[in-house]
Amino acid sequence: MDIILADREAEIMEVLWDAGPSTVAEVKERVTDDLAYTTVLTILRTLENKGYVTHDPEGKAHRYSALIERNAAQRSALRAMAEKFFKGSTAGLLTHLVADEQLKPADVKRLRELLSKRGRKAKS
Amino acid sequence: MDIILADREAEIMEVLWDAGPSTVAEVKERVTDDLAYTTVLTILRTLENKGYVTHDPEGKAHRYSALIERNAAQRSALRAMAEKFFKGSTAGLLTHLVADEQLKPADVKRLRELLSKRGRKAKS
DNA sequence: GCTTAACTACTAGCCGGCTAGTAGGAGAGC
DNA sequence: GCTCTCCTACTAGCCGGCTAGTAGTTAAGC
Repeated sequence: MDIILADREAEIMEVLWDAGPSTVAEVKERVTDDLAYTTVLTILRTLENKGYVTHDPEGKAHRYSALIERNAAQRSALRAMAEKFFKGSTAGLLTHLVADEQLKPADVKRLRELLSKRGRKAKS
Repeated sequence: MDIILADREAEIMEVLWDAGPSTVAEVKERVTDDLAYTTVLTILRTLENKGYVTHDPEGKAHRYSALIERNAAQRSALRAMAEKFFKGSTAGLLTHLVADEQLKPADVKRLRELLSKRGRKAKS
């Protein structure tokens, strides 16, 4: 599945992932910028049209829940970015990250551990 | 500097980075989709307005050159993506990549080497 | 049952990305 | 010098993201 999220859409998905199923008012509450109630509603409906979100009636309101997982969205986004800037190579993206970005020693350590697991898995 | 490139814009920057300074016709030639000449021109002018590209006259045509480096664009894009999907943490992004993506053993090897260099640099 | 407050539905405007057409200018060949 | 071709400049339409207003509905409280 190819998941494409605009900035605001991603921000609101983030809320649903973090806080779980929420009403419009609850989402509006948690979004950093002070958006109009109707703006939040519109974005949720857009997300629903795209199939990323669904809602169940709750009293007179709707409670919206994520239908896609955060992991899937991250994966899609990274794939798109690799396509756009790294000629489709996820590995190239990784290399850039490790070579060019500032990483804390702790991050380096964690990565090395992850890579060890990887190596073992690859062998088996 | 904050570099934001739409899909087509990125594709055309890619051409300039790969092929060096080019005329509209040359760019059009290298773009995969068969875009109208004027479409390519329009995008180049947009890029110029954004300050990512400049041009020098050459005969009756213009030769466009990139003003920003590929590395810088990649860095900006990754930063934006980390912001959008990983709560601003580049390290989180990296972790996701190493944990979730399919990497060839060769990639794992290369990363481990890069990390070694990193470790040494961090110590010094 | 009537009012009130919260909520949804519908509509709309703005902006930027994408595409491309038309008009006009300038060099090249005869 | 005239024509042809290539090039740029200007303009424009469509679409989707973002924002929000207005109108209408519904549950809740008295």
